[in-house]
Order: sequence, then C-alpha cells, then structure tokens
Amino acid sequence: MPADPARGREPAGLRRGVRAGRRDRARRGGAPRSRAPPRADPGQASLFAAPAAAPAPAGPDVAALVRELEAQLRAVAGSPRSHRLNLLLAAESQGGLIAAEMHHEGLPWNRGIHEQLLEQMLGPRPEEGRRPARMQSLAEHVGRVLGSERLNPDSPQDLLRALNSAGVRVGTTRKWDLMAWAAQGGAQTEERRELIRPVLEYKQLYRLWTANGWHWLDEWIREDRFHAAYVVGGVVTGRWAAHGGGAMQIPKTVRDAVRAEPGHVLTVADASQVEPRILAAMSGDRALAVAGRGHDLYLGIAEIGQRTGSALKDRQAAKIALLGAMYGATSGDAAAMMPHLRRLFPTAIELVERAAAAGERGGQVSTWLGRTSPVPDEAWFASVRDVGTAQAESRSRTLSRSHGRFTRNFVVQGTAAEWALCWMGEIRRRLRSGGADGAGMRTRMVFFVHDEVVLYGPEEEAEAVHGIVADAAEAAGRLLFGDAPVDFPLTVAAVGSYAEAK
DNA sequence: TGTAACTCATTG
DNA sequence: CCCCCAATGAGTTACA
Repeated sequence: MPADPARGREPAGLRRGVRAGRRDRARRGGAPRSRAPPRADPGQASLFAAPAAAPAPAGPDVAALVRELEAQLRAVAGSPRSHRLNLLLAAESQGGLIAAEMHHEGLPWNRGIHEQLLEQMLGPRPEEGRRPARMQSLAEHVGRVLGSERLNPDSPQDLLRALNSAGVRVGTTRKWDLMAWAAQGGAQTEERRELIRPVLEYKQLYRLWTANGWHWLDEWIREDRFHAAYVVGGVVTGRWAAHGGGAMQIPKTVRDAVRAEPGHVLTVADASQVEPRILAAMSGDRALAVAGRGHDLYLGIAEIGQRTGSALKDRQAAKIALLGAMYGATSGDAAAMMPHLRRLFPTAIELVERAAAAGERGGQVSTWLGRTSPVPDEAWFASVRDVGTAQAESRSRTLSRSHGRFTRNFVVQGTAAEWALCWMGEIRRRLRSGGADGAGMRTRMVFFVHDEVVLYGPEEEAEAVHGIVADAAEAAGRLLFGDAPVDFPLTVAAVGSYAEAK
C-alpha cells in the first residue's frame, strides 16, 4: 500500500484541531500570524482549576472547546482516512498525558556531580557578572596569541577580526571553519592546530557555562530532578518541542549528572535508524525493509551494495546516501550517491521525490496518519512566481527548492514522530498493566528525545522493562504499518548514569 | 533604551 | 565531512 504524500488536504476543522505547530515564528519575513492563543505554561499542572486569587483567567472556554471537538469529530468522520486520523488523535492525546507525567516525574539529576563537573572544567563558581577563572585566563591567552589585547572572544565580530589579522583566513568563527583551516595547513597543520586550540577550548567552555552552567542548575534543577516542559506536537512535523532548559539538547558532556539513586536504575532505550525504517514502511519498499531486518540498516545496505557492486559499499556511504535522500542533499557525496540509491530502492526514493516535487510547487504533503504540512505564505508564492530577472529567477528556485526539502523531510520526520508516540503509548500501557500483582510497575518514563526514551525505576524491574520497551516498539510498528516487513530494533541499556548509555 | 535579527553550539 | 531536515537558547549586534 503505497502512500501518496501529496494527497489532498484535510478538512479545515481538523486542521485547526490538529495543531499546525509553531513554524510561523521561525519563518522570517511577513508579520507573525499569531492566530494561536498564548500557550498555557506546561509547568502549570492544573488544566481545570482556576487559580483561586487570579482575576478572570483567560481559561478554556468550555463551549468553544465543545464546538471544536464537534468540528473535529465531523471532520474525521468525513475523511476517507478516518481510521488513521483517529489513531493520530488518540496518539496525540496519549502523548499529552505522557508528557505531563514525565514533567511531573522529572529526570533524576545529581546536582553535586554536575557542580563537580563544572568546577573541574571551569574552576570555582565565579561572582555574578564575571567569567569563570579558566575562561578568563584562556581569553587573555587568546588575546595575546592573536596579538589583540582587550579581545572579547564572546563577540564573533571581534574574534573574527582578531583571527584574520593574525593570518587565520576563515570566513566565520565556527568551530568547523577553524578546524578546516587547520586541516588545510599542509606542513603547518600542527602549528595551526596549536594556534586555534585555545580558541576552541574557550568556545567549548563558554557553551558549557552559558547553556548548562550554574545558572542553569539554579533555574532548572529542583530537588535533584530536571522537569522537562514538553510541548507535544510543538514542532511543525509533529515532533515534540520543549520549552525551557534546553531539554532536547542536553549535551553529552553533562549527562553524567543524570544518576540513579541506590537500588534504582535508568533504562535508556534508543530506536535505531528510525527514519529510514519509517521510509521503508510507508513507501512499501521491500528491499529497504529487508535490508534492515534483524540488524543495522546501514550495514544491511552496505552488504547489498557489495553484492551488487554498487558504490554503497560501506556503512558510512550508505548512511550518508540515505540521510541525503531524506534531507534533499544537492551536492557532495550524498548527492553523488543518489543514482545508486535509486537503483537499489526505487520505491522508497520515489516517495521522497514526490514529496519534494509537491513542496516545490507550494503543495501540501501529509504523514502516514494524516498530519498535513503547512501551505507557504503569500510572499512565498509571489517570490516563486516572480521570474522577471535572472536574480528573481534564482531566488524563486532557491525558495522553491528549500520548501521542497522541507516537505521531503516532513513526511518521514513526521511519521517517525507518530511511531515514537505510539511506541511510548504502548510502553505506558504495559507499565501500567505489568508487574507481579497486576497493579502496575513502579518504573516510570522520565525523559524523551525524538527516538529515545529514558525510564527510571527499581533495579528489580529493569529486566522486565527491557522486554516492555522492545515489545512496545514492535507493537508500534504493527499498529501503524500492519504486517509490513519492517522492524524497529532498539539499543537498550540499564545504567546507573545516563553517560554510560550509548 | 528596547526589540528584532543574527551567530554559534547543541540535540535528534 | 559539515552539505542537506527539525529544533532551543544565550549572547551580540543592528536599528528604530
């Protein structure tokens, strides 16, 4: 059953019911549309009770909610894909519940270990408004080395000027630009590395300090828990977003502060190569599905590549090619491998190409369960139509292609988000019905990042939990794709520290 | 002075 | 190897 990612849009009532996301905010140009009411603070636990002392809260208008629900039910009933839409609504609803539970539960966070880590890397906590000692001395050192006293390395402009005048020919101050410059040094590569080393070190410490330093600890860790505030369906594709604390970007360097208490264990379950597996399932591409059965999908492709003499002969090549196909790479190794990929997996490639073509025309695409992509705004259509000059035509193509890459990725990323939602829903159900006495287990889901779930509970439940997350992954695949020959293997680790996983 | 946009690093 | 998809957040910078 091939999916048609470019099929017609859903009824308007449903499109309001299934939130379109927050993409408008990120889009430049054009006034913010601001049609959505201010989002309720996810940290506020009570949905129904009005704050006692607050005057006339702009709480939910029950009559309006009922009207919205009725419109939604009508829209779903009138849709040719009502079964899938109902599944989407149920999954979203369950997702809302899970997000609230995770927020309430919180990820165990050992403040002492985090502080130890900060002190080790940055030095003691500085006075307010001052740099940590290690950063201050690095800043001064960088200034001396580049011959720019009074350099403020926090300022990209300052830093770029100083680098250029010291002979470091880079266009930006990005880490990768600096490393590329050093790598091109020929015989001087080592000297160049030595020159930029303190700059890179400063940048690394700066990031740690500003994103996950003492301020972050003070603001986000309460009683040794990090309570991530999720926004279910907050991303335009249907992925979860998180508001506050950078919950979806917790760097690997601080994950060692996530610790189980004695007698407890963290179970970290990570789904492997979800998006290409999703692509295999929704396109009905048997060859791609079979390539991932029972083992690493990219390795599976590499094996096929070797057998058939294709250029996709190692894991890295297969990975780059497949990611490029889903992201819409137009240059480099990924683009060069597209013909090989198309020869091996024509059905899968056709799906993403059709999604891209629809997007380039300004059309909508939809996920497996029926979430539709937004229509570009009027300015987009105007620019795409304007091909009066060479410059305008070039701009038109850039915009068109860009939206094509977005819709190309939307179908895969959005359907992967649906799978993840079903996966967590199945985990939740099994946790609640599992356990020796049937009263449910004590282990809870405490954290989620797109294709990875962290659970926390007593050691003695760890083995059962491992089975539950794996069963749930399989069940989610069946729920969405029936008996399609695609499986969803996991990497599961029962650990005392998040840093030990993966 | 206050806000919007940019820059960079981080995650999947 | 940093090109391409989706995000958040802090700090800087441009500008009204």
